[in-house]
Amino acid sequence: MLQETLTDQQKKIFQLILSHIEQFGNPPTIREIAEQMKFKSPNGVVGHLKALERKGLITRSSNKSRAIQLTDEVNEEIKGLPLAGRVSAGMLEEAIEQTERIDFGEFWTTRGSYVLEVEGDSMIEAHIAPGDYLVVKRRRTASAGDIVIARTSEGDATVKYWFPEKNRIRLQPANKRLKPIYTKDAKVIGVVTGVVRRV
Amino acid sequence: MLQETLTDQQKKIFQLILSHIEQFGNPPTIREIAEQMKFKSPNGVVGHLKALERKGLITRSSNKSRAIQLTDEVNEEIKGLPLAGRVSAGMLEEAIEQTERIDFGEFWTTRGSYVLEVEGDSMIEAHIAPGDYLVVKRRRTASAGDIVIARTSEGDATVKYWFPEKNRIRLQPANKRLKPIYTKDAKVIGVVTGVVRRV
DNA sequence: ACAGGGAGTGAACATTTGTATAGATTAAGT
DNA sequence: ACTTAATCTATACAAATGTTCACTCCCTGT
Repeated sequence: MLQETLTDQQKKIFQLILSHIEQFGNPPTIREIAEQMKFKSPNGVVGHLKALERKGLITRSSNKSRAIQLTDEVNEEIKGLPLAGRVSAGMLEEAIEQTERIDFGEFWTTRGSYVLEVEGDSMIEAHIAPGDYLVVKRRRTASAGDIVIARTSEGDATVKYWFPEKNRIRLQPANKRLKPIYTKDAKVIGVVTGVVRRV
Repeated sequence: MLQETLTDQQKKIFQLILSHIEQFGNPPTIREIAEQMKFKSPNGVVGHLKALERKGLITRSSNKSRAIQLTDEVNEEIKGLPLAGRVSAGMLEEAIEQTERIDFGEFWTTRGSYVLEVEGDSMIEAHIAPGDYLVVKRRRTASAGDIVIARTSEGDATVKYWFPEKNRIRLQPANKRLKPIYTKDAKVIGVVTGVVRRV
């Protein structure tokens, strides 16, 4: 953890910076920090900022106002939710604070990805249910067994497993009640990289 | 779309602001905008900022440096991935550019939420599979039928449906092969608000 | 007892930044 | 031709902000 080596005051100031950014969309000025810390001189802050910079949490540009930048490392840590562990394991919530974090940022930062809402239950046995959101990466090709968004010759787009065979392509649903579609000219539009469900 | 009513210059300046925030983590100053726009006077920018504010894209605080804030509406639009439509529907990818966006931001901005990785298939019929991530909101109470993280008297934490009955609580798995757990002192630790799967 | 580092005050200074006023230019509408 | 709005220059001023120097205080280790 990056914050491990910080003194109490440094931690406090660092948290101040984070919360100011979250609240106002820009970093605080030195004097604003001083005020919140109840310092009576802006210089009280300077030393701490230098320490934070030396310890790799922030970077600064001289003579620029509100120019405290978080380093990439910090941004990584802030993103995402704390990953508390496995559900069926015993430990919980006590340990949540200082654990690892998991970043779903890729789901919505990745350029060239988009989201589709699932209709129907043709992939239900792959646990993709109606109303789920699929995160789809734009692709023209796929590997056997990938879950793809494919367009058939009729022009319909569907989610299916992608299985190329000798002279044809098998679009396999994950639903016993449905039969696979065999076709020669199905095109891959995208590959499913994630499933998101709001409960 | 919010940007619809903007003049070309206003659009350009607005994009400048967005990219500055992305690049430096803080909004630009009026003079920085002027420089980028090759204006020779900061005042050239002021009118445009007023227009952007009037049109609801930004807000400003007087006498504060770098105090251009994006409005909530704008932040909504920026976050998230473009929502292209339903999978089994026909339309696709041509229309992706200017469509609605879906925001999963709540999943990782919400304070007091955390993530658990699913182990075991006790909720498999609710399409919660091993390896899935559950987004859990810290709660002490739940409504009947909620999917909760509960701690039983033995101290184990499990995901189950939550069904309070007369003198006991039924913790119901979503798996025919498993029987419900009846208990009097199970405690709700959190309520599942989302499911995320990396495919 | 002494040195050193972290922490903070106080005061001054230089730069950056927001703001205001006055006017020029252009395009579009009437 | 006249008005209006949008756009930009030029200049000046005031406030906010970053920076620096000198000094005090407190704790810790030697």
